Amino acid sequence: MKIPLEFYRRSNPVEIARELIGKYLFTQIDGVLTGGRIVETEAYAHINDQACHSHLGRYTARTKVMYEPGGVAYTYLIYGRYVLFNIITNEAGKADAVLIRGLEPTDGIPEMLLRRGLSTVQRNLTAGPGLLTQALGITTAHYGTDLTADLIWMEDRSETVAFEDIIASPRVGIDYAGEDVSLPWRFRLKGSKWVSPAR
DNA sequence: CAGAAGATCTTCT
DNA sequence: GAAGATCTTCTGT
Repeated sequence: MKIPLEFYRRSNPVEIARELIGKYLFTQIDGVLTGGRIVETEAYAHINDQACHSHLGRYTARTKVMYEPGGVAYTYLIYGRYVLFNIITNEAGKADAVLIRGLEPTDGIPEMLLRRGLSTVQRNLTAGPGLLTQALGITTAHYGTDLTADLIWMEDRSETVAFEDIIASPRVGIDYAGEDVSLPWRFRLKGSKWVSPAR
């Protein structure tokens, strides 16, 4: 079933990031269903986290949507080439987020191959935050999309993931974040080949 | 297989 | 004007 708003509006993004491992992310864009199982996430918190775009209450055109109540999409362009997809969590004004970094493709694989310009299913189809958005057709136009509607949403398919099968480690690409680089807020499904290659 | 470098453009200072 | 929650390609071993 589709994940309800209450799931996103809880106060601890780290817990939400961990619980999203094993859940499913889908898009239905141009009438085509694509999606897969989430195998890698990262948490970003509005307090005590220098890596978070909303750190210290920073409020700009880009971060504006982070201050909405949990359950909407935060998409943005990184390095001039890739779109990253986050879900906003917590209540209004508490700008937390979870970045989706890795997906095991399950639905709409032919369409995902087309969007990625690949002819065979391989790891770089959806293993990586900038790749899975391409495969799912997510763009910066989806900034603020309601995650309980029928364009982009997540599902709980009652697949339990054992706690010990989820690896926690430091987040990627945030060297600017001072001591917060070492927070173990990246979560990966143990043994999955669909986690991002980044260390 | 590892490491380096290049691509490319929005956002914030 | 600089840097960035990335990925691909190219080089050398």
